[in-house]
Parts: sequence; C-alpha cells; structure tokens
Amino acid sequence: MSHTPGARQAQKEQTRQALLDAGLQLLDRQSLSSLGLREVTRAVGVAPAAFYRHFPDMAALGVALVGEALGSLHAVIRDALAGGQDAEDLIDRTVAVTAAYVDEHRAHIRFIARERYGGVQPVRAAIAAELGRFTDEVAAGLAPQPASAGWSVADLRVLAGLYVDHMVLTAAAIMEVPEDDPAAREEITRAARLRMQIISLGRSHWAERGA
Amino acid sequence: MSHTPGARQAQKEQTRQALLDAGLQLLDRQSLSSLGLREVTRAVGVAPAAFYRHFPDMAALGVALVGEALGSLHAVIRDALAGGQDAEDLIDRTVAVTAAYVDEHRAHIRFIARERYGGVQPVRAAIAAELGRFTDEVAAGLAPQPASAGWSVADLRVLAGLYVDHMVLTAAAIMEVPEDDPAAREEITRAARLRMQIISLGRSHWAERGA
DNA sequence: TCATTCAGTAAACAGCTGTTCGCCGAGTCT
DNA sequence: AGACTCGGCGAACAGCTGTTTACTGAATGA
Repeated sequence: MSHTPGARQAQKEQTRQALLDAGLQLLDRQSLSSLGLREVTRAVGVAPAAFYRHFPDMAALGVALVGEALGSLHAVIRDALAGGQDAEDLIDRTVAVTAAYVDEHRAHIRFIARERYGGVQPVRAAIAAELGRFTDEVAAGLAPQPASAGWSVADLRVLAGLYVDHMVLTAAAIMEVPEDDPAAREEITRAARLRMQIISLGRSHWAERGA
Repeated sequence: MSHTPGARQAQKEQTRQALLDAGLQLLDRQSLSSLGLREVTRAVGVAPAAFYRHFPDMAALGVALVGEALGSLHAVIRDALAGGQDAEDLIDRTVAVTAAYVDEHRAHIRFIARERYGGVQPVRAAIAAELGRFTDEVAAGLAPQPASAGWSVADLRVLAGLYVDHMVLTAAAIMEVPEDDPAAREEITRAARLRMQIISLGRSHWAERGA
C-alpha cells in the first residue's frame, strides 16, 4: 500500500496536528491575522523552519482549522433534521444539540465565529463555502417535509440559510457565556428556541401570506 | 467658555480623527488584533509616540471606532421603525435603508462585522453593548404596534434581537458582495427581504401557536 | 508680556518577526 | 547493505514592533 501510514508519515501527521492544536489554542485570545508563525512553533516545541514542512502560510493553517471545525458537523445536522416529526420537540433538540456541540468544541466554534468575517481572505472563503454546503444540506432536508408545500426551491434555500445563520449565531452566543453561569446560559437557549419558533411559525404560514 | 474648541484643541481633534481614519482604512485587510501602532502613525505621517497623546492602546482606538460606526445608526433605526404601517413596504424600506447605509459606511460596517467576535475583548464588549442598546430601541418601537398584542416584554426583546441580528447579517452580506456585481447584490437583498417576511409572518401568527 | 501647557518630535531600547540556508540523521525502498 | 528521502534543526538575515526618554515650539491664560 502506498498510503499505509508508516512510522514516518505518522510522526509527520503528529507534528502537523500539534501545530493545529497549538494554533487553535493561541487563537483563543487573538485573531488569525495576528497569530505568529514563531508563536505557534514555540508552543509546539519545534524549530520555526519546521512550520514550512506542513503549511506554506498561516492562512493555510487557518483553512485546515476550518475543515477540522466544520467537517464533523455534517453528521450532527443530519441527525437534527432526521428526528421526530413534532416541531416543538425538533426545536428543543436542535438547540440542545447545538449547545452540546459548543461545549465539546468551544475553541473551534470561537475560531469560526471570529474568522467568518475576519481579516484572512482564504479562511473567510473556506468558511463561506462550508456554510454554503450546510445550507444546501438543510434545504435538501427541508424539501420533503409536508410543511414545505408551496415553497420554491430558491425560497427554501433562503429559509435554510436563515436556519444555518441562526445556528451559528446561537453557537456564538452560547460560547460567549461564562461557563459558571448556568442562568445566563439558560437565558440564551430560551431565546434561541423562541427565535426558532418564530421562524418555524412563519414557515408554516407561508402559503397564506398576503400583499 | 472653557470648552470652546480653540485652535489648540481643534488641531488635536484633527490628528485624532486622522488616526481613526487611517486605522479604519488599514483594517480593511486585517483584524484589529494585528493592527500595529506604528502602522497607523506612519499612515498619518506622525511620530509613533504621538499616538499615546490620543489613545493608551490600540484597543482604545478600536472602541472609539465602535462609537463612530454605531453611533450614527440610532437615527436610522428610528426612521425605519417609524414609517408607514404596511408591513411589506416597511420590509422593503428597511432593507433598502440598510443597503444604502452599507454603501455610505462600508469600512465601518466591515469593522463591526469583523470585530463583533474578534480577538480584542474591550472592542467586543463595546459592540455588544451598542447592539444591546439597539435591541432595546427596536423592542420599544415594536411594543406599541397592534401586531405586538399577546407578546410579553421578554419575548418582544428576543424578537427585536432577531431583527437586529438579521440586520447585521444582511449588512455584512451586502458588504461582501463585489461592488461591480449588481445581480449578486440584488440576490442578497431579495434573500434579506424574504427572511424578514418569514420572521414577520411568524410574529403575526404568534398568538395562535400550538403545542 | 511672561510663564505655563501640551501636541508632536527624534532617538534609542530590547525584543520580536518571517524566511532562507545547509546540514543532520532516522525511516524507507531496492 | 546501500542509496535515498525528507522532517526537523540551528544559525543568520534584514526589518519590524511597542514603549520610554528628554526635547521643542506654538497656542494659551494671567
């Protein structure tokens, strides 16, 4: 096999991952455009020049982090959409899943929220592309539902985008709440559920909208 | 008068404004956390040390920019809310006003979108505070409308937050579209109007929501 | 008119940055 | 066993960074 790991590639992959981990950790308190190459290699305990064996740029490391952060999310979305038919339950579950995801991937979520409109163009583009893919997925999941009768394909994609943006906003809001303040956190999730209810209500009355 | 400008204070204010302008321009392609003090003073044509006569920090300059960017928005919001009663017209007008505002204050809007979840804590806090104030204003504007019957004060604030977040999202989306692509821009504003319609529809059917 | 205030200066500080270079030595392939 | 690949190293490069210092000179106020 040509792509059997081998001790060689395994070591390389390990260093690469260490660079990603250190970068993500350092991005807790700053944006990607101010993250230094030496800063990252120093945190890993490796020579500055070693960085170039893995990434040509800081931007490239950022793009790799986007993949890490949003790659594992597709399964989550599928689960959220597939579940029971009751709209109220579905909303509760979606918000709960989002909250749990933030807890497990706090640093990644912060990175996405921070760099979505951040100063590094390739990273912004990578995030936009990934979120666009999510929107397509959500739209595809919405289409077969009975509540989608009377919706054009284009309009359904707009609705899906509304859901996706709302999910990102909710994740960012949960992330910003201090961990030791469960009351504030409950307030955030309550608002998130309410927002989803408003949107879903608008969706279900779409057919009867007037002038 | 002790606070009459005087040639002295006028000159100082002028330099301060030049620092803000240069900073904002440089932030077109990077985030605040990577903006250098010398970079800004160089662009203005002033000695590095002069910076400290106006701001203790880059963070302080950032906070001042938040005020600049969002201070002039209150009047716009008031206008948008006050207008005609017809829901459809109100939506069209709101989106149009938002688009126009982006054109006039492109750099400021980019700054807000970029730093809302950016790496500089005091700036994030300033933006959150200002947006919170907007939310209160919108909630207060919504309350007296007939469509707000059956809404609790707390829920109205959540709805207002939804509108505000949606406005910021729309502004950011318009800002990202290239200026020489009116078709893409029309697509964005169409989606923005559609989103507002969904939300408004949900709002007006709030009373009859079920389990 | 004379003393005071203070925005802006020039220079120096130590310390950091990204990038290139040739070299080493362990893992790999034949 | 021998040739080769290639991830990581250490050193050097020019150039940049924020911050402090003592200063100048014009606007100010008595």
